[in-house]
Amino acid sequence: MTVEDGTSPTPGYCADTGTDYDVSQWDTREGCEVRQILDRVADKWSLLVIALLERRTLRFTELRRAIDGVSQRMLARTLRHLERDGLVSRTVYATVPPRVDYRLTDLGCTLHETIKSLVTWTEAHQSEIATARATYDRRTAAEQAEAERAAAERDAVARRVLTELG
Amino acid sequence: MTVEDGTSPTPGYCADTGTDYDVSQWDTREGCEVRQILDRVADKWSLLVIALLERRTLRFTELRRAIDGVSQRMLARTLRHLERDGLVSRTVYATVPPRVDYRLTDLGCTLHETIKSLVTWTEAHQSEIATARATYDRRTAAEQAEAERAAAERDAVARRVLTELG
DNA sequence: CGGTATCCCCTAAGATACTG
DNA sequence: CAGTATCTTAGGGGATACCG
Repeated sequence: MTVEDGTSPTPGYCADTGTDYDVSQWDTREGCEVRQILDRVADKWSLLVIALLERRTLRFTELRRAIDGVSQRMLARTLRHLERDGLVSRTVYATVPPRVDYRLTDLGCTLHETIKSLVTWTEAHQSEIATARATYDRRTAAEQAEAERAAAERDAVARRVLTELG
Repeated sequence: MTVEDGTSPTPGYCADTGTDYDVSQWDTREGCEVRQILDRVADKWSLLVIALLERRTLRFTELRRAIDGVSQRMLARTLRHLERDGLVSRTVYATVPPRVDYRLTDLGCTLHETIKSLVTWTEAHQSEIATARATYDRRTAAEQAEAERAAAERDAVARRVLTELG
């Protein structure tokens, strides 16, 4: 079967740290639900698939064309994962040529709603983020320039000393 | 400088598909804000760091010990990214031994609030997900068993034919 | 059409060692 | 203590070929 799976059946203990606040919810280890869902949500193509499917039911090839850049393999994998988690349902019609429809389940819809709040947050704060990045980049660039200047100076001093000695 | 960076300055066009609903918001390409934030939120350690820092300011080593499994390199990288995005602030005290404090910015706090809704969603639906997975796994296991049985049968028929012919 | 199976590459992340 | 630099490895993901 060559298990190349996303949610491997690791031992998965999650309740370990005896702190008052449940940080274990954020644990990176497999077996932690939040982590699993987050990984599913965050992987390269899932979001696009979910966003597209909320609008209407789509066939495999329709998704493939809509997404632009996704390989057949990755789209299939993504859909299998979403299906396994109950977020997307798969309907096969025994016609010829075969036809397979994908649609968001109710669960998938509620997840999409939740994700949207993250989108909303991003939209609301993207200018702040952009500013922060610009500031950070400017500062680090300045620091690097200064470091190089200092290094050059040390070098010059070293050369001068050697010349005087030689 | 050996740019091993998360948010590379790719050309990054985002507004392309002329559809009514802004699916481009979900695009996987760099330059898409939602994607960038999601990547930041979703990567292996960021969430843990954010969750821990909301409780109180922490030093590098405190984070390192608290997280368990993070390498020094990855923690440093994660913190640099979060700092660049303005989610975490870094304070260096010119003492000896050196001391560096990390704390969540206001922006970081609001993000944490937003992320919590995803945690809430997960908590609310994790039993549904577990059920979906169990159902899926049972079904696929059954399908595989059936496929193997059918293959064995075909094999037996083939052998019998060969025997009768020989 | 709607997929699997196979190969392969490249990068992200871990391990290790060194520095201010 | 709080990092950076360097090397190495695992696996995510693309390309290709084939199957029902």
